[in-house]
Amino acid sequence: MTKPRTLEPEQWELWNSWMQAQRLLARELDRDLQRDYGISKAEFSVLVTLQRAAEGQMRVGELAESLGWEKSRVAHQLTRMENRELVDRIANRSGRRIGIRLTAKGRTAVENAILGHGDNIRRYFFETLTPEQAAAIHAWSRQVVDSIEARCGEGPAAP
Amino acid sequence: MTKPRTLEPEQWELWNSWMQAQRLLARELDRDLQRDYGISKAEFSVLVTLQRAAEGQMRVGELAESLGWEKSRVAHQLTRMENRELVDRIANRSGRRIGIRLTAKGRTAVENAILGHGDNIRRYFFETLTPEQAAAIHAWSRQVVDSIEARCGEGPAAP
DNA sequence: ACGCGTTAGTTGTCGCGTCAACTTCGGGCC
DNA sequence: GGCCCGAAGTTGACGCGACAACTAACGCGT
Repeated sequence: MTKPRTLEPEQWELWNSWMQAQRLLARELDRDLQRDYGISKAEFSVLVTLQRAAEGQMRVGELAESLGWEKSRVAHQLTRMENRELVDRIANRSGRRIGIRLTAKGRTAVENAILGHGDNIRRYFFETLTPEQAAAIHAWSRQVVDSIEARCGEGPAAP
Repeated sequence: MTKPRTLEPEQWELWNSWMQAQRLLARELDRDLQRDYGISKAEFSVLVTLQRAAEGQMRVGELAESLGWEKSRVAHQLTRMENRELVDRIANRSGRRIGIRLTAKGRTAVENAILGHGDNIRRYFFETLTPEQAAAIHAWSRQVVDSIEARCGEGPAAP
């Protein structure tokens, strides 16, 4: 009566369904956002964060912190978005890049998208969940995020 | 007293936590798999599916069907895996590519990885869930997958 | 003031995933 | 037989995301 050494078939099935559901859901939301408002999910996240900031501008580091993204990911995303003129890089007199700012185009895009995207998230996600399921997912998500971030954050702490 | 036109802040918070949790969890599993067995999550999925097939070979279309992936995604994945010598392309006499086969290297890799990866999934995922939460997630996932696949499948049906 | 480590930000490279376009094989229809 | 259509498979382009290496400015201590 040894403990089974790997997952039960039904656990694999759950795991695969879950991964698949995530992917299909994200794809669906992304497609709708792209089709209706011409922006991607990643762009939406950046734009909505910038929009909440004073004057639509932030430091890149703040943005990364606020999104929970790595800074290199943010830099790449900003490069793409700058090419599409959704954001502007702010430089000081010496040319040093110092932060990022929403353009008029970016502001318009996010203002248009936010209601529709919220509705899509409601339709595709919240309306398929009971309030208890939603609460359970919320609790679980926070726990996962906290535990992973704790494990990553502990490394450079030892003097 | 109009219905709120967009999500409540707490719903946005839930949504963002959930997306973040998914991403961090997937990254963690991927890192472990890469570090311990030298393969990625996507490679693992392909290898384990091939391994279950007779003689470790399948048609590309079967593989795509069985994984629930689009065929172009499978083709790209197979190209990368062929370069790494985890799989072989099977051709008929006229050179037409007709299917795919596990190499010895690929078989070894998946046999080594399967126990460890299963354990990681258990540790990072199943052990953070109560059985009821797991059941709820399973039911929800299947529902999402079915509803999205149903909507996609309906298009080409009209004559 | 000088140097030097730290931090902010960027860049390159690579794998994953999608979409659209293309090639080629095979089967039916005349 | 010859033609055409649909299915199987591949390719290219592009955006997303991770990691590592790099550069430049800042600040601090002496």
